[in-house]
Order: sequence, then structure tokens, then C-alpha cells
Amino acid sequence: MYRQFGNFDHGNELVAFGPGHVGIVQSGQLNALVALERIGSRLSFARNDEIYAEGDGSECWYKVISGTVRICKLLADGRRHIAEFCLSGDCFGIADAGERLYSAEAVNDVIVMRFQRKATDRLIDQNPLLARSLRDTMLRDLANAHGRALLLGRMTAPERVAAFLLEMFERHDRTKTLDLPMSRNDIADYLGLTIETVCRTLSAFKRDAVIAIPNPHRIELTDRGALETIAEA
Amino acid sequence: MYRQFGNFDHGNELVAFGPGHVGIVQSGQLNALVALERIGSRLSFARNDEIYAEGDGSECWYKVISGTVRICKLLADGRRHIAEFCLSGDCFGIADAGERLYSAEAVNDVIVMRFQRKATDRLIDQNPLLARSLRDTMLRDLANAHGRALLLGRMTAPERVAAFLLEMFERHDRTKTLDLPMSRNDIADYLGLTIETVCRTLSAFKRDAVIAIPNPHRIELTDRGALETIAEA
DNA sequence: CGCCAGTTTGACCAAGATCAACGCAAGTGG
DNA sequence: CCACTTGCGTTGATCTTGGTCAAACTGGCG
Repeated sequence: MYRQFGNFDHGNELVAFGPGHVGIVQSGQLNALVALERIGSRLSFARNDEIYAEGDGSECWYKVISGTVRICKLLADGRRHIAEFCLSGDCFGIADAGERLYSAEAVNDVIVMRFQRKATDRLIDQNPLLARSLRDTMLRDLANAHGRALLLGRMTAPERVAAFLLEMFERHDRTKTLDLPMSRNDIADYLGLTIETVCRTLSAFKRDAVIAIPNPHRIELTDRGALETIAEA
Repeated sequence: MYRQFGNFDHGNELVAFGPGHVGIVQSGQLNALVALERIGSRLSFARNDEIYAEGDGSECWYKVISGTVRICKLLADGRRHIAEFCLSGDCFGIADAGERLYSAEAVNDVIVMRFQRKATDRLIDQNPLLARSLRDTMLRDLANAHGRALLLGRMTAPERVAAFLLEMFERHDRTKTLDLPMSRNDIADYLGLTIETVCRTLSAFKRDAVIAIPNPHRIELTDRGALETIAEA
């Protein structure tokens, strides 16, 4: 399922990485942590590989080096919910205590660093600054999660799709061109919609000259202001 | 708007309170914190009073002594989202950094303790055990928030209402009888539904002998198993 | 070329929203 | 003590958004 490159002292290379995501979920400035915890395993996963499964033990947490990871849960009747997409630089798998509540899967080919929770926990206890930074990160994540609850609970389909595009735009290179690594299905399960509704909404945006879609995975933000107006609510 | 009873050394009385909620939101074992930070202001609010508003500064956090608080946000067009209900023993207002993202309002008559964030932050930095407990609490809250995102993103109306009743049942006295302090409207805004849908769903549960509704604010769990079957998904 | 996976579009359907009464109990003022 | 109001809650009729089902389209690839 995955290729392990063995232990790997990555020195300072990771320290420069931007804000990320902790938790089930997100975490930003764990750079300090990463700098201290220099030993991690570099792992590589192919598209759709499972990085960990719901119910697995959670002795490790991960940082995305390249590629995109989806954190998701599959319901008994086939409904799927994607809690989050982790882009390069983001951390995931920190929040689960004991047992994974969500699974992590490679959206496309992915390289991650894996760290032992036990070791990092020790470091955090010894370093109040680190603890506070982790706390701040978790607060951000929490705010994030509540934002998603609002989106899913009270926003219409166009509002959700617009917000998604803007989110990805922010997290990506912020050029006018957006390369979405995930499928329409992934987007749908992230936004609490169906793939058809996502398609139709994107098509409507295209028709209204808000975006262009040169190919399914490439979106150009023709009229960012319009998108923001739709998303704001 | 509120009556302040002045500073109040509550000694150990709060230490015994059960798990609560941090954050925008929830926090459990802050009892240690509360025990250390013995000085708080005891405040009392009447039904529908605003405890703090969106955009206010967030120098304080709160612990509910009695009554119920709703943490909510009002959108420009009138849509409302309730992020959470805080019952007695729960903490709220910890997660907001800088400025309140949500407002806090009294669902019914409420008494809370208010604490200064600055003082408690210091305590946390000095005490790794406390820091870890706070972190654990936030992790729980995060898991909670993700659970709500799943509910709002992928569950049907009956599933949401059933889950709500079970949640309240768990957090309340766990007797077969449930006294809901909040209005149908509050429930709707918490579950991402309309008041009519909440009513109809409750009526359907009653018709199917899953619950009884002696009066609008009192629910009896006639068939808990059935509710769980509906809610599980 | 034909297949395959993913995307798009259309026709139809249904869950839940909206709109509108009506019910009901707790005030309130005459 | 009794109209009258007020604030919720409940129920019904109808409408809309987004879901479901089905078919066609597209680009890559053997």
C-alpha cells in the first residue's frame, strides 16, 4: 500500500512550511515542534491509498510534504463525509485520541512525514511556548470547524461552492488559476452536496462568467468579487 | 441588562462540576483551572439577554452555574446558526481570540461565573498538567465540532432531531424525562432545520410512540432504542 | 479504436422550506 | 373575572432546492 523510505533526518527543511492543519485536523505553526522532533518517517502513498483507517490506533501524526490528503468518514449506508482536505504543509491526525474517528486517504500521489505522538507530547509538556502555539493552532482549527458547521447548516449550494473555491484559492498559490486535486465527488462530500449539484453550480458560475473551467480540474477566477458576494451571506 | 454580584470567592464549590465545554465552546476538566483561579465575577442574566455580542473583545471566559446559554451567529439576511448550547457546568467563550466570532445569549435565566483570560493563561503556562488537560478538552471539542459538521452535512431531519434528543438526554440528568430549556426555534437553528420541520419530526416521533410530549418543553423517551436506531445512520 | 473513469446535462422526484392558519397558555388591562 | 393580546407551538397546503436516475460526453490509455 505504501512505500516507506525509512527514518529520515530532515533537518531544517520542514521548518519553513506555512500554516497547516492539526487534529482530525488542522494545525498551523507546529514548525517549532517539527524542528525539535527531527526524526520522522517519510512515507509515500498513491492516489486513493488509505493512510490510516477509522478505528486504527492513533500513535502517530502526519505532515503533508506534497500532494493532498482527505480526512473522511464513511457511513453505513454509503453516505460519505469529508471533514477536511490537507494540502502540503498541513498536519493531520493529531486530534484523534486513542482511536481514529476518521480515515485519511491520498487524494492524489502524496508524500508525508510521520511522527510519534508520544515523543512530541513530551516535548510539548516541556515547552510552554510550544504548548501555547499548539493551543492557538487548535483554536484556529476549532473556529474553522465551526465555520464549516455554519456552512453546512445554513448555506445554499451556490454559497457553499463559492466558499469552497475561495477557500482553495486562499490556501493555494493565490494566483487567478486554481488547480483542484480532488474529484467532483470529493468536493460534494466536503460540501454536503451531490456531485451533480456541484457540477451544475460550477456550470452556472461558468455561464455567469464568474469562473472559467478550461478543464475539470482547473478553475480560473474570472470575477473574484462576484464569488465573494455569493459566498458572504 | 445584567446584575453583577461583585467578586466572589467560590472556593471549592465549582470543582466538583462535571465535564463541560470550552471554546467558542466547550471545555471539560477546567475544574483544576477554576480551582486555581478562585476569583471570578458571578453574573446573572435574564432570558434572551446577551452575555456578549459578535465583535466584542474576548478578555473573559465563562462557566455556566445554572441555566442554559446559546452560542450563535446571525447572518445578514436573518438566517441564524446556533453553534452550541452550554448547560450548567459548561464553559464558553474560551476559544475566541481577540474578537468574538459568535454571540452568547441566555436561553433562560442564567447565572455564570466570569474569569479573566489573561490570568488563566498565565496559570496554564506555569502548569503543564493544566495545559494538557485544556488541550484534551479542546480535542474533545474539536471532535464534537466535526461530529456536528457530519450531522449538518449528511444527516436527514429525523436523524438530526433524534441525535439532538439523545445528546440532550446524555447531557441532562439521564432520566427518561427530558426538560428542554430552549425553544423549537433554537433547536431548528442548532440542527440546520426550520421550526416547522422540527415540530413535524417531533410529532412523527410521538405518533410512532418513540417519545411522548406532555408539554412542549418536556419530552419523555418512550423508546430509546428506536431513537438510537434513527440517529445512528 | 473501444473502454474506462470521471464529468456534465437533462428529466423527474422528494425532503424540507415557505406561507398561512389555527391552537393554546400566560400575561395584561379594563 | 373576563376580553384581548402576545409568544410559541402545531398543522396543513404548496413550492423550491437539491437529490435521484439516466444518458451522453470527454480525455486518457490499452
